[in-house]
Amino acid sequence: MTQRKVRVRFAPSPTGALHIGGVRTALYNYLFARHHGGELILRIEDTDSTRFVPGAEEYIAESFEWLGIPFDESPQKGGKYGPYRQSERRDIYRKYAAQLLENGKAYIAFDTPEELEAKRKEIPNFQYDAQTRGEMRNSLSLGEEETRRRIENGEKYVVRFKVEPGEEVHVHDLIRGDVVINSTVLDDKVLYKSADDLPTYHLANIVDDHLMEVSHVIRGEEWLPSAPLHVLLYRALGWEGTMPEFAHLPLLLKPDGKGKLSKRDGDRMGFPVFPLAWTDPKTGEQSLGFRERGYLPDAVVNFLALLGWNPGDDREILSREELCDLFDLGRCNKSGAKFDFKKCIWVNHEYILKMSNAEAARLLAPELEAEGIHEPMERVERVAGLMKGRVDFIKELVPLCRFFFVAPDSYDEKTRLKRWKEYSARQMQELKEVLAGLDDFSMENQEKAVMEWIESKEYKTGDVMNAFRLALVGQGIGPHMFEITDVLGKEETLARLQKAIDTLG
RNA sequence: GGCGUAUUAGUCUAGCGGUUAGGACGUCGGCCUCUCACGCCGAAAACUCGGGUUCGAGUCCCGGAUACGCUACCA
Repeated sequence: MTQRKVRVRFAPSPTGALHIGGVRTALYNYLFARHHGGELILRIEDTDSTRFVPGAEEYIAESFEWLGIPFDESPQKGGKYGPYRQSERRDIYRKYAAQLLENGKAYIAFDTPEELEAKRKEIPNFQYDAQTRGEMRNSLSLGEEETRRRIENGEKYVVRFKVEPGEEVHVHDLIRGDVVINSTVLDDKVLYKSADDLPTYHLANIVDDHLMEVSHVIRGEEWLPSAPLHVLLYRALGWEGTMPEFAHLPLLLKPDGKGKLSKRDGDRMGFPVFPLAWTDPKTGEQSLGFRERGYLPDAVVNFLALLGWNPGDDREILSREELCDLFDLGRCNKSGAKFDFKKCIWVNHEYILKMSNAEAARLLAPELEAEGIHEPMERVERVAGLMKGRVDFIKELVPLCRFFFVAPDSYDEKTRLKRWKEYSARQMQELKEVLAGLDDFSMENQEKAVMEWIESKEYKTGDVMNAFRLALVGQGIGPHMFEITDVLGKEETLARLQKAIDTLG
């Protein structure tokens, strides 16, 4: 589509934890960049000094590190288009605000926030625009002389964009097609704030995207209404020729009810909405994260990629490479998607299923350690291989696998009632003798000997195995019995059998 | 209120004028089996409503409804 080098950016505000919707926006930028062999930039949009939250930028960086989404340029990494924090680019914005003022594309306004608020209260649909700016206190209504006098007196002012009314402004959106808005409904947006001597999003965004040679702006749908303003700004600055292409992504909605997905929904329904756990430095409020909950980063990425995009066929489990290869903005949905966390859990399950035993063991080992279970890696790997398919999260494996490492100290009552018959102790005694007599304790050999014994005595396999299971596991769960004995070894198997005979009688 | 965007099962979605409207999650049922899972098989379940255009509309056009977003010296 463009001959220009693909350069995209994710531009969050450091106002708290990174919302999962923001993660998805970043992911789409990443996939788009990778698909086109382009570059991905992280830019911190900290132009609202009042909402700045310490630690938020670090949180964002750590989140993407965990997710495996690397940036080619960022505040941490640097790059030749820096600085990548807008608060460090004041002089740049000031220069362009001045240029706009000079060209008559913008003007100075002295109205205070309080005055504006009063005005809005007084007039229901008040908008600062071509129709009303004549009655307001600005350089257009006051004249050059008076404006200069006020500035010299130290009066605070903002710079407003002068929107010319009556024009159809077209925004070509890669996802939505042609979006048209009449400039009359646009207001004279503040471009440069007096409060903290910083530009607003609109100015900073356009200036940075231009200077950083951004080729495609891929962002949330909440920006669609101001996209025409941005087009006008590119024009006013004389940059229309290299204006980036736009793509506005649909929003992520709450799983039930209506509206944007919020942290509250996560808390209420027990799923995370942030990649990492986060504690608000002001309120001390804690939120859980996908990472801490036990989600695998690749699973989260896979799930998020499919929330608003699909490869065009029925595939749902896609590797990072496939995602990058297949991703296409043209296949993005136009409407918002409710966050289906049950499906996200399923994706995680699929990733665990797909994962190698060694990888599962690597993740399981620390969880076991935390429970005081220290085992050699090969044993953990063996157990992980046997058990991993049964869970949605690796940490759920700990209680399920415990019996492999620690002999049961009690027997599940319900299982005992159902599986331990009056003759079970006698059968287990015989079984113990059969197993004790084996020199070769391999799975195959055990199974052969035990099945022969069962047949010769005309016992019921289910009876024997279920009692055997209760003796070794303590409950009616787990893999095939000889898988279990193979892991436990002869000595431990016999000891557990004896203990069950003694205690269950 | 104004402006914008959207609308296929409970949810995520395929569909781009002619299909028994496909897949997945979840739900329910079955199979497998020494248990519990996993897995496999199957079932129920959808085109927001009106008007057009057309031989024919989920698909194109217009209108309504609903939802969401924006409407700050926030991003």
